[in-house]
Amino acid sequence: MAKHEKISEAVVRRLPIYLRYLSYLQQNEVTTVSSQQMGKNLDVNPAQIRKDLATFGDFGKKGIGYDVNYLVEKIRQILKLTDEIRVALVGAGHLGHAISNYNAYLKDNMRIAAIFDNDPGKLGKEVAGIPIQPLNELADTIAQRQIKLAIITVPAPAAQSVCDQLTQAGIKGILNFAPTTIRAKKDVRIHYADVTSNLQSLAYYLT
Amino acid sequence: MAKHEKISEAVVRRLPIYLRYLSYLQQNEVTTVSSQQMGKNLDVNPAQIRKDLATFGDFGKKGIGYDVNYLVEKIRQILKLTDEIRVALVGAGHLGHAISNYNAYLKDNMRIAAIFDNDPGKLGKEVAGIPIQPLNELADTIAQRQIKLAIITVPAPAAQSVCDQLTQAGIKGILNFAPTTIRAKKDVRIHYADVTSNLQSLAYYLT
DNA sequence: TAGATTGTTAATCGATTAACAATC
DNA sequence: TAGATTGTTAATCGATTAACAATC
Repeated sequence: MAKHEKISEAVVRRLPIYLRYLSYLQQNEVTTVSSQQMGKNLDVNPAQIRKDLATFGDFGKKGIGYDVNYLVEKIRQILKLTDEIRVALVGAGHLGHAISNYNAYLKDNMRIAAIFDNDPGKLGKEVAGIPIQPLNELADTIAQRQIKLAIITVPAPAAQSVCDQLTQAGIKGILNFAPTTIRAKKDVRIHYADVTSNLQSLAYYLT
Repeated sequence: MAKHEKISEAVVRRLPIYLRYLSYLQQNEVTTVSSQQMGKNLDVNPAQIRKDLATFGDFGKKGIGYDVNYLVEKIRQILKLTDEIRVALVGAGHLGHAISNYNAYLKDNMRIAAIFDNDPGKLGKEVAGIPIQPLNELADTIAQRQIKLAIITVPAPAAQSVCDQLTQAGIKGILNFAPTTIRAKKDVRIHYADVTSNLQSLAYYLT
């Protein structure tokens, strides 16, 4: 039975990792998997995996393990990946282009549904079949197309303003590639993926 | 005085964030900053910031705060950003191209010094002024150019093999954009930055 | 039944925050 | 001196891991 404790961010970050491995097993027609096997493949403690999953329900069978198809379905439900989730991308520079072309990868019901950029030279052009729109169309488009998440790939100085416009338009989750901290109301989730800080913290561990 | 406890990963991940804000203050010719001011701007608890910094030494002055220039220098030392750090990029697809063009951004003594890809159609071509080399030159090039870190932007099925070749060549830190878990010896640090899992965990928080 | 593996409790470990003496 | 702010200790909070009864 699903419990209603508050779920830790660490658990939510691991679920997509589990899902990815389980999808891989599905493709290979594996029907059952144990926490031990998952842990070995994903470098996660098996007790951790069992505990994570038990947070949401009794998905396994004692002595047997987890049914792969069933677990995939359950995790997709938990992550709300059952209906298509539409994503806006703001910033059609090199990185924006690259991520737009990821649409093929973003199976599992995620889709980049709109691209915004204020560069007049880019307006009207298309990236991966999606037209580039000016930012003044952001609010309307997000409402019309029921876009729920956004990716920011604008330069750092523009990121906070874009963030403000996105949250104004009702976006509740942002993946920020701009190398700057951005702030929003507490009910807006912000994940960071910028290359620079990632590399800099890696540097700490050298020699 | 620098203490020799073991430093938690959380601290190391925050240092680049502090550094970024401090650089911003430098540009604005601010000479002194308090943990309170930093905390307010970065959404981090001021006690956290003081504790993080105190791990490495007594950098502040009671009643005054931190000298911006001095703190920048100290954090750069801690993160080993004093000498140029060379980075290899493996996978010259759209994302690889985008990141290569980040070289301008990666000031602070980071530089992409080599690009590898096995697509025969790409060999010999250049990205952002850097020639694309075949993977069989990876080990030699990494040794010659004293490359210390690597970014993986190859498709998921190739990522583990690339990781193996990189660690074989002595790389100790990897930033992985491929949507798959990769494994390496414990002395190799792997950071993940793939778009899919980031977006999927954001989806959890919707509605 | 014997072996395997879950779900869960208890123990451990680690990270964050509050509070305050020291001191600029 | 009065006000501000650090560095650090103690308290709190949260996350991970070990262990094992339940049970397939």
